[in-house]
Amino acid sequence: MVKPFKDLCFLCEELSKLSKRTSMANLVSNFIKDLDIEELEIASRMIIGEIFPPWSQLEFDISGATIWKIMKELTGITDEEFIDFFNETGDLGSCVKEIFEFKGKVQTKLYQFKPLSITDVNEHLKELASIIGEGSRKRKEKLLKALLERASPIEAKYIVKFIIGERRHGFGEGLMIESISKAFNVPSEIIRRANMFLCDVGKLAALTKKYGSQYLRTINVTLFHPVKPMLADDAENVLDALKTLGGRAAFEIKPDGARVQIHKKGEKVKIFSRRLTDVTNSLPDIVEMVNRKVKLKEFIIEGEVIVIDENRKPLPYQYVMRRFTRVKDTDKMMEHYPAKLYVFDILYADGRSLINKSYENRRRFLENKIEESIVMPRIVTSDPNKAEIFFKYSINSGHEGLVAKRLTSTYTPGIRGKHWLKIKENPKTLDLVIVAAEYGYGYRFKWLSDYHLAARDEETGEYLVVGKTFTGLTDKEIIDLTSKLERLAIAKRGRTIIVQPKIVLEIAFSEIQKSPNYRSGYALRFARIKRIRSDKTPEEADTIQKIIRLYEDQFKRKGKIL
DNA sequence: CATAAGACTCG
DNA sequence: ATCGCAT
DNA sequence: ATGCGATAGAGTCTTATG
Repeated sequence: MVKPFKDLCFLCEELSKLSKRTSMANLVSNFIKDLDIEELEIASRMIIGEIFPPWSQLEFDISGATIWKIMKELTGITDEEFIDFFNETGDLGSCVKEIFEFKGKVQTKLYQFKPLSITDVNEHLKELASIIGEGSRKRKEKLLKALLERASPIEAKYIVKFIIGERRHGFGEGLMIESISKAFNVPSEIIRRANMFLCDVGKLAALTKKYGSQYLRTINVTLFHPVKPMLADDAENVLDALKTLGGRAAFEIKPDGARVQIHKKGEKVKIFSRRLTDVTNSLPDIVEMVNRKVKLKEFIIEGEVIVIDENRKPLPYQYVMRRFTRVKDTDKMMEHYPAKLYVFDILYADGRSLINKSYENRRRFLENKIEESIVMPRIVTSDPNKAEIFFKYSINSGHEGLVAKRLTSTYTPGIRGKHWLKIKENPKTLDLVIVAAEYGYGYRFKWLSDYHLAARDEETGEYLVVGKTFTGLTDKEIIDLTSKLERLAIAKRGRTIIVQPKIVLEIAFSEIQKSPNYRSGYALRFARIKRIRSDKTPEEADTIQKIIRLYEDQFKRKGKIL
């Protein structure tokens, strides 16, 4: 039976009203129970807002601004009206719905009455995402306009939400697994396990309904089908990590680079990023390296890629990103920013899955088959002092810290368990001044939840922005700060207000970067709020001169390119 | 042809 | 990535 | 204590626009 798309929209509406996880899972479980296989696959993806699996290479490439433009053409709404609608609703999807409802009264022939089915919408979205090449922007807009013209207000709301990736109904992958479990009476642990290899909730639901738990158990790693990477939890220090891991553990270097999963069979090599996108084309030197240094015909290995200078010192993370995002002229990039690979795990070798082997087993296998120069350095110890010395060594070599690993642990894809533990230095902090604030999105749209942080210039007395942050405060603190900031407002620009520089925050960060975007020339990476410094005046805040000093200090450990 | 805006990557 | 909140 | 979803940054490349 063909299910109307409208029903799925109503389901999402219900979900956003609920807060109890179990009742949300029950609702979805009932909805998906009697869908046919094809619709089940599509609907499961839609409900959690992941329309395409991560490696499918299908992308919408459409932003909120484009939606705005299309809405103007479709309804004749003015910019001022649009902003009013947006400010009232707080999210673009609801805003589109309201506009359609309002304008629908004026222009009744705005949408046709042949109802959209779930499959219809999916076909349209797929087509939309596959448009590439010259003039693609125009063709995409035309197609989307046609689709929205057919949609009722509530349908338009969710089409827009899917396209711009705005979910915010509190129902994600984890709850979908619970729902599939309930709907088809299969233990959630089995579904969870299968999901690690499939990385696609749609396929997961379809296979569960079609074949049941016996089949799900047989799913395993497959070449050229990326697996969700196993994740590490945080540990305070090496002692803490040793305690959690049972007194003895492996400690590997943690470089400040990007994670890769490399698959090879015959001549074919593919490199996947942590989010499972195919980055092979950007990293030809890594492809060449594995061809030379891995002595296996078929394999899946995992490692970290960094970029080094002529002294083989790690360059700042910015350069790693340059390599990852570049697809043209990769030859020149290879010369200027040579990449280095550190392999730390092996999941598959010559026809055999290794993920159920222990860490020590996998590591020994890896050391036998891979040239030492690209193997991640590590030690195994039960002595906290030795671990601490290795940690210091890692930091002083320009790396981020260590990852401690339980020797007996198997590879658990997609899970952030207590088997791998990240150990980093305590973050540095700065006291910075709020000079502007933005109203947030979703449930924070009435609160000033994003703060522009500035350092004082000793020479001019001016406050220079060095970053923004939105995280670290509780909801209550955000509400309090909102009213304080509103009283300090000087000017308003859209959803941003400029405020008098009065409030000082203690900000933790991971690194200082050279910024092309800020007038100050510097930006903080991963800025987050530690606490509100009500005891400090803006004059006592840290200065841009101090930030420049800290920036230069970073090169005592890291490599630098002139 | 230069600049600006948009999209997409990552940790 | 980091965080707070729910459980 | 743990899992989950929400929040959204900075940098860089690509496309659109005047």
